Amino acid sequence: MAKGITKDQIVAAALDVLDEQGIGGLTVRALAARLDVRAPALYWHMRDKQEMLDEMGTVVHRRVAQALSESSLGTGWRDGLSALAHALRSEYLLHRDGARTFSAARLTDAEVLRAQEPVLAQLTAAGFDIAGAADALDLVTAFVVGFVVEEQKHRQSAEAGEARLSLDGLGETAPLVKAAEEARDRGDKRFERQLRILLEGIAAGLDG
Amino acid sequence: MAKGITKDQIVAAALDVLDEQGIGGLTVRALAARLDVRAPALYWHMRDKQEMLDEMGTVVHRRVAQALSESSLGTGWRDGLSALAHALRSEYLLHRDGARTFSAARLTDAEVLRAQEPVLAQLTAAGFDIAGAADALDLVTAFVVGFVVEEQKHRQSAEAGEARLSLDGLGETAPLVKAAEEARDRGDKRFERQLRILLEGIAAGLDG
DNA sequence: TTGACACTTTAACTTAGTTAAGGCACCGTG
DNA sequence: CACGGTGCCTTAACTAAGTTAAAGTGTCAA
Repeated sequence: MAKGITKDQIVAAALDVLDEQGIGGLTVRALAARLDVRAPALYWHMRDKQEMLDEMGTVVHRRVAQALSESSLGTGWRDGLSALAHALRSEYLLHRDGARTFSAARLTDAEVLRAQEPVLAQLTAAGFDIAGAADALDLVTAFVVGFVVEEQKHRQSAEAGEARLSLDGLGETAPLVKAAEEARDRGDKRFERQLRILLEGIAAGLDG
Repeated sequence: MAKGITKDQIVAAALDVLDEQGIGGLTVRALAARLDVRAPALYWHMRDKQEMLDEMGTVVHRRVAQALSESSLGTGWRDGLSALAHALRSEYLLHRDGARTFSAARLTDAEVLRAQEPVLAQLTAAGFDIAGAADALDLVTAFVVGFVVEEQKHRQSAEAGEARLSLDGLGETAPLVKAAEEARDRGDKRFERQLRILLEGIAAGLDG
């Protein structure tokens, strides 16, 4: 019936394998097995594994674009950037090692960038020049990437029950470091707070 | 004369190999060859390759701590965070794939964290509570990681002379995306600008 | 002198990405 | 209807990487 495997199926299966096995378990053979095919079959559809990773990243970023286009229409630049940040973090968090994996991917489809248009429009409409708008966008993106990279690294260590770095020795000579570590929460609240601070800085650029 | 290889030598050599060959060329055998030894010899000194990567990351972050402790003494919280951002970016940029490689490393030495103490002290002295100080620190760190990840990815594509994503198709439907791409500069200036925006947001938290 | 310990070697195993070469089914054309 | 071509897949195999096993070498203390 089915005449063969499609690139879309490969990428979808790859995302599944990534979730279940992590980046280390995402091998060409494992992927082929899930598609009920031998490994070399995949090479008819893609040049090499890197191309597959790039396609995976493109798909994820397409979903970010999709989520973005459904959420921020008609609101102010703050909501636009906020929606971008949330969409990006959400899609990254959906997949194990998502931030590391997808932020490294090279997009294969320029259309994904089009989702930035309304955000840039909101920014310029609010008074930012094009360079300032680009800075705001890039700043938010960089923050999300860095935030989620750290978030997922920390989450994985916790899941693996790995030995945390002992802070006991620091209690004496670096009490603030220890106190900060204990004060640190994890997850959504932290993200919201830091994002708000960032947006505050961007807003300040409008007047000063 | 020398009775053998030390862990420090291994890590130093690994950083050299990383710079010359990139993360893909950093193999256990290549590293052993540089140390004039066979590959299995390294396994007497380290458990596995991941431990070596963690040690590399720890060394780099120790240098960040070092640079930080030499630069920001006695100045305000803004200078402290700025010095942190610059030190982190500098050390990451010093090595190929630095941001990706070292932000993924799990530190093996808690002492590295002690360098955060003076920065946190400056922040709390300025009126931030401990949670706010931690947020400010983490925010700057996340930004730098995200920024340099992107920076090095872009740089490598450029060096490899890879086909840039064509923006021609976007000219019609997404003029701002295209204009933003053309307006975007790269490098230090861009970093300074975006860092300043970030610090502006952190400063706003002191009053509001 | 001997034995233990520190460190390295050779050999080999496993798994990963990738290529070579060929097979099977379908399709349009003579 | 035969037949060649094209699309997609298979088996076999290669290379390189991480890692382990086991044996070897040298130094130093008892």
